Amino acid sequence: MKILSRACNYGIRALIYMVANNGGQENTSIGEISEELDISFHFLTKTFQELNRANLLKSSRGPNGGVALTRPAADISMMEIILVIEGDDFFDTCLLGLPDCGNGAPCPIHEVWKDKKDKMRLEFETTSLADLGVRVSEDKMRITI
Amino acid sequence: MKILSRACNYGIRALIYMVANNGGQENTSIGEISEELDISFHFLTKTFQELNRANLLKSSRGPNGGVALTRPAADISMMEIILVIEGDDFFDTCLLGLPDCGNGAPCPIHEVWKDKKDKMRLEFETTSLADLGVRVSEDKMRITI
DNA sequence: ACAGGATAAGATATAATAGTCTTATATCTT
DNA sequence: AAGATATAAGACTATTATATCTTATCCTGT
Ligand code: SF4
Ligand code: SF4
Repeated sequence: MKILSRACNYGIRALIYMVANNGGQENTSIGEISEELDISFHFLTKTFQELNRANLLKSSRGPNGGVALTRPAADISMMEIILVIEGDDFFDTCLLGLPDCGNGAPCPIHEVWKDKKDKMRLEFETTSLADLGVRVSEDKMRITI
Repeated sequence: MKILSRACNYGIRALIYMVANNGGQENTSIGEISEELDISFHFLTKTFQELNRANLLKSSRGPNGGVALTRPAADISMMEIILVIEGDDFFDTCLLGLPDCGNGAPCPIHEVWKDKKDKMRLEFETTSLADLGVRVSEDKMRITI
C-alpha cells in the first residue's frame, strides 16, 4: 500500500530534517540533507525545485547557500507539501482508482472510502511541519531508513 | 493517491460483477467480464489465475466454462482479495514508505498513520463481496469506468 | 576578477508496473 | 473423433516511476 510517491516521501523527510535541525529558516545545503537521510542528491534536488516554484521554500546558490522555508514551520501543513509534490488532484482519486466518479456514478465502497479520505485529509491539514519537527527533536523517534 | 494496483482494482471489480450478475457461484466467462468492464482480457486472466491458486475461485475450461467463487460471496472479505493480489505485506507498509520501521524506529506520524491503517483494515475485513455485490444490484450505483 | 561551492536543468539509465500477443491445453457439443 | 470454446502460461512490448549523470548557472568570499 503505497500512499505517497518516493519524491514526496523524500521531500517530507527532508523538510522535517531541516526543521529539526535549525528550525528551517536558515539555509541547509541539499548535499547535507541527502547525505544525512541517504537520499539521492539529484533526485532530492528536483523535488526541492518543485517546492521552490511553489514558494514553500527559497533557495540560494554559492557558499552558505542551500534551501530554507519561506514561512514559519508552524504555518506549513503536510497537506501543502503533499499537494505540491503529488499534484492538486491527490485526494480526488478513489479506492478503485477510477477517475472522476465520485459524484456521477460512485461504486459500492464510495462512502466508506470517502470517509477515510476525509479523515486523512483533515489529519494532513492540521499537522504542521513544526509538529513533525518537534516530535523528532524530542526524539521520541529518529528518522531512519 | 493510488492505494490499489491496477490488477487489484480489476480483480475486485470483476468479482463484484460476478456476484451482481449470478451470485458468483455459477461460471462466468472471463471474456464476458473483461468486455463488460472494459478490462484487458489477458491482464484480467492473469489476475484471476492468482485468485485461482489462492482458492478464492475455481475455473473450468471449454464451453460453459469460466470462473466461479469457491465459497459464498458473503464469506469472502475484500481483505482476502487484496492480500492475495497485493501480497501479504500490504498493510505492513507505512505512510512514508519505509519498510519495517513500525516498531523499531517509527517516524513522527506513525501513530496517526497506524490508526488510519487499522480502521481501513477493519473496513476491508468486515466488507464482504456479497455486501459489495448487493449494493451494486440495488443499483444505488453502477460500476462504470 | 577569480575560484570554489552551491543549486538548476536536462539528458540518460534502470526498474517496476501495466498491457498485449502467441501458443498450449483442457472441456464441451455434435 | 472433430471442432468450437474457454482458461493457462509465458514471451514480448509500452509506459511510468525512480535514479543517475552531465553541464550550466549563480553566489560568496577573497
Ligand atoms: S465511487 Fe468513489 S470509491 Fe468508488 S471508484 Fe468511484 S470515487 Fe472511487
Ligand atoms: S514510523 Fe510508522 S508511519 Fe513512520 S515511516 Fe515508520 S512505519 Fe511509517
